[in-house]
Amino acid sequence: MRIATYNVNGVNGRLPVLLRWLEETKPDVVCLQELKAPQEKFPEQALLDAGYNAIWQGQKSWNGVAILARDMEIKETRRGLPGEEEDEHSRYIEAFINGVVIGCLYLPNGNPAPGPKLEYKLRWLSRLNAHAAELLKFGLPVVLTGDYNVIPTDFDVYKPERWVDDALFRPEVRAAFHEIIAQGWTDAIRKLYPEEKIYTFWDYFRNAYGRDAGLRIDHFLLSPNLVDRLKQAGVDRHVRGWEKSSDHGPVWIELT
DNA sequence: ATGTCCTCTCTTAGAGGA
Repeated sequence: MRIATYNVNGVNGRLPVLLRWLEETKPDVVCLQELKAPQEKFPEQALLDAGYNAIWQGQKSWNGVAILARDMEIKETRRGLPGEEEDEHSRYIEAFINGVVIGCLYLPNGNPAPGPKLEYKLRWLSRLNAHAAELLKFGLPVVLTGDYNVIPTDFDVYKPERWVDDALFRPEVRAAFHEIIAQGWTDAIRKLYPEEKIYTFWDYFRNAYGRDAGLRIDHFLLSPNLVDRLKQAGVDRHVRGWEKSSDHGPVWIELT
């Protein structure tokens, strides 16, 4: 089973690129972030025509997450992360598909930092920590994937010294991310490629993609019972070079 | 500060977010 995550940066503006990539790589499950579309403007029919069922949580202008699946039933288990009733951002959707719980998340960016946006990001990480722990208790296979907006280590950014004060790289943000990992989750990309420079995001500014000035911020966290089923993983980085591309590239794993 | 791209609106230019 191939599971992919892709921050599309506007699902309607990105539709030709998204459909081209789906046709090219045919993932079984796809988690999308940054739909930037209200609930009623999600391109459901175009995705059905491409062979994908979908569930989604839209929002006007910002955020928005979706899960797509090809030839498999999507049993939605949750939308929205527990722990803050007044949080109206569409940033989490979860489903049970083919025996695996799949959480699709879009973590807050947190900039400018310090400030209220960073505080919201840290609260969100704390809520994710609590929910991740709950998920592990059930003993089911779980994949938590999406745009974490967290650069885990110095090795995951082209020039760490430039990012020290950024909300994607600040010590308290990384610490919160590593606290979640410490529950027993496995960072799938790093598990298979511990030594390789791997990026998932290249800014639109300053020819970042051309210079390979990237960040690794889109992650797959696997529950312990999935680690032996992890066979392959990668970044479809060529997609970032397409016309009208998102600033993220699609990332994927292959489970037996 | 700037660079770029997306979406929305007091819309075809500017603001906000990333």
